[in-house]
Amino acid sequence: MIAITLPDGTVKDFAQPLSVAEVAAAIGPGLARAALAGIVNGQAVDLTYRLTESAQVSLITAASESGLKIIRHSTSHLLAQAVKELFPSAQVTIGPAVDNGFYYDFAFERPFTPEDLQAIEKRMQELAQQALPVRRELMDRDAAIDFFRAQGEHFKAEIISEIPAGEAISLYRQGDFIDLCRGPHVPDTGYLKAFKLLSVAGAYWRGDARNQQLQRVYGTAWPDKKALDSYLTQMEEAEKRDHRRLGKELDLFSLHEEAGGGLVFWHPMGARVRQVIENYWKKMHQEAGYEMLYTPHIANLELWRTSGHLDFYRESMFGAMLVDEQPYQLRPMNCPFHILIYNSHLHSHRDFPMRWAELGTVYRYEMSGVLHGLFRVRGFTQDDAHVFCREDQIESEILAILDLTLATLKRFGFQEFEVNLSTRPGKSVGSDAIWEKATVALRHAIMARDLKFIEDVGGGAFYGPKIDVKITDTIGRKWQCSTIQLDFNLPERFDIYYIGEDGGRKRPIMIHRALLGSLERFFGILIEHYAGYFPVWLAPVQAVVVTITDEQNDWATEVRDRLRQRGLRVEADLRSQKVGYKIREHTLKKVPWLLIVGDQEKREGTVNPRDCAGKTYGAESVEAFADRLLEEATKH
RNA sequence: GCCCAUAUAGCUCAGUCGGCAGAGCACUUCCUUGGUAAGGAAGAGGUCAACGGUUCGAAUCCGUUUAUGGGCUCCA
Repeated sequence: MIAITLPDGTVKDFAQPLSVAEVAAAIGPGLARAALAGIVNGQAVDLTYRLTESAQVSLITAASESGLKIIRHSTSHLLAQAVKELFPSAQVTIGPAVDNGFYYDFAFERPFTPEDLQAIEKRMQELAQQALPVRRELMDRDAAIDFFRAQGEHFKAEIISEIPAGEAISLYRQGDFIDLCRGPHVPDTGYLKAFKLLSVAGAYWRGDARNQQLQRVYGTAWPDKKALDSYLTQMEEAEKRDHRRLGKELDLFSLHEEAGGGLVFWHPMGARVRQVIENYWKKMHQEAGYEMLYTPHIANLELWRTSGHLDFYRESMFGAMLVDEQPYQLRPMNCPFHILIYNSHLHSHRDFPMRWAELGTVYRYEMSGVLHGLFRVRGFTQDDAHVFCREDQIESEILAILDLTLATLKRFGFQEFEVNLSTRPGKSVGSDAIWEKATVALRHAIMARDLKFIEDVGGGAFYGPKIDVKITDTIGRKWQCSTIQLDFNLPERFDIYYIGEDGGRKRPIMIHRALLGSLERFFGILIEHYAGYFPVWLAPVQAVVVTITDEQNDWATEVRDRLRQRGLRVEADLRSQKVGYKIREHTLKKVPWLLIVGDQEKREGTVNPRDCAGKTYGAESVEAFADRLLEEATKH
């Protein structure tokens, strides 16, 4: 008797051994059709897996994350099968399921072209229609190595040779194609109904740039055509909010080949948003007890030798330039400069905490291939600050920084936070006691604010522990902007100190922190978060006064000026175009409010507001509208 | 940096086999004075990314450079 326990606790008894598929059939015909694989005593297995004794069994369908993963993984095998049929000399390597799809890396003598991808996808569809059974086979490890070697599949042979000798290796066969795989897989290729190859890219064998370069074919796969289509539409939606596209459409910023990669030019409309961000940031910092600093963008290389950047940060720095025969370095960070200010006079224990902030522009050498819009650039402005304090102030300072961080991020429309706490790595500077104290302070602060956090044990920098805060945007993507890091290294290197109560020299604690990270990158995130529809307080143009005929030009100008006097960013569109034309244009520019003025409004001294979605509210006085807009700009 | 792709008017993009450089939008001027997402006409606008090569002839073919895009972590 075999007793099968199902996830809901019910037990079914069977007289003789049976397959997982038969268990599914015994539960119901719907499940039998939907089942892709099973889980037996916690182990994922194929539907053909034979149960010879009592077990806990559950079934995997496409509705679950693991079911999707199986479909994607099986589709990657289908891809490999099609490639081997069309290009027999290609060697297969690995092909896992990834978020939203799968990839497979091949070694092939020439690059795959887009036409090749089309041909491969077509062949995949044919193979899927044939509903080829996917069968699992076991082979002895050494036999498997010989088997793949004989087929010229050296990468596979290499993978297997790392599996301990004597272990049985599982292979999956569909048609003439055999691949080394742990499984499980769908029962036959007919289960693969909705997939699409997306791109081909270079990737290194085992992700190591010193190894052979392979060709990675990316694809996406879903349980049915509907899900595939909805994914593809979602991709298009994400593309519509791409900050590079919106940056152009809304005339916010540009990058120039003439200037070089990764260098950002802020246009007037982008600069307006940046100014709002900066003004808000400065106000928040002044209220939180920070002083503002301004420091140079370049300094004698010797300073970077002292700070240690020349050793541990060299590959991210631009090459030095000669000035009066002395090497000078463009700054990749602001911290050494703040330390020079610290060291410009003697400090007492009574001076602390000292909180120094700077919107500091830095330059970092990023490899040409990683540059990406505003997200990865070579010159950017950090919203940097350094807090110098005594050991007994660490905990309260960290908490204050965390609160400032959360308040700031919330103001920009981010509500969900995830925190990473990175602790002491193997190789590090500083005493055990101070690492312990700092790490506890960070942990206490996170817990005091009741934040979800993940502890990355040993993941800290060599100079101190840190917490990173991640935000989630409107479409669910996570971004890490904020970081709070203790630094036990720089104070040592620059020999910074203060005079303690006892008259002796003491080393202060230094905390680096950035809330938005880089203004460029944060701006890019904001553009995508709001899909270009900035809330009123950030919008570069908050309202446009639109005339119906040029009879209202004087009134429109007066309205604009009165609103500007209230501190609002307002333009007047006096062009002799039809209202519909002007409305369309400003709507496409995503201006939050349009104020239509015709003869009636002029006569009555009113404006007729229309929001970005096309809703109208009826005429109201200029002052009433200004009050409403100002209120909208202050709340969030 | 490496692999693949791309680069044509301000923007989005056509351009066949190597044979006179194109469209729509935007821009300028004129007409139009109109009530909530595109009124009409005319005009101007180009070193086809840069440099080199092949050719009688290159936007088109080849090479180099630059920039842009997709990747280069997700354990058979």
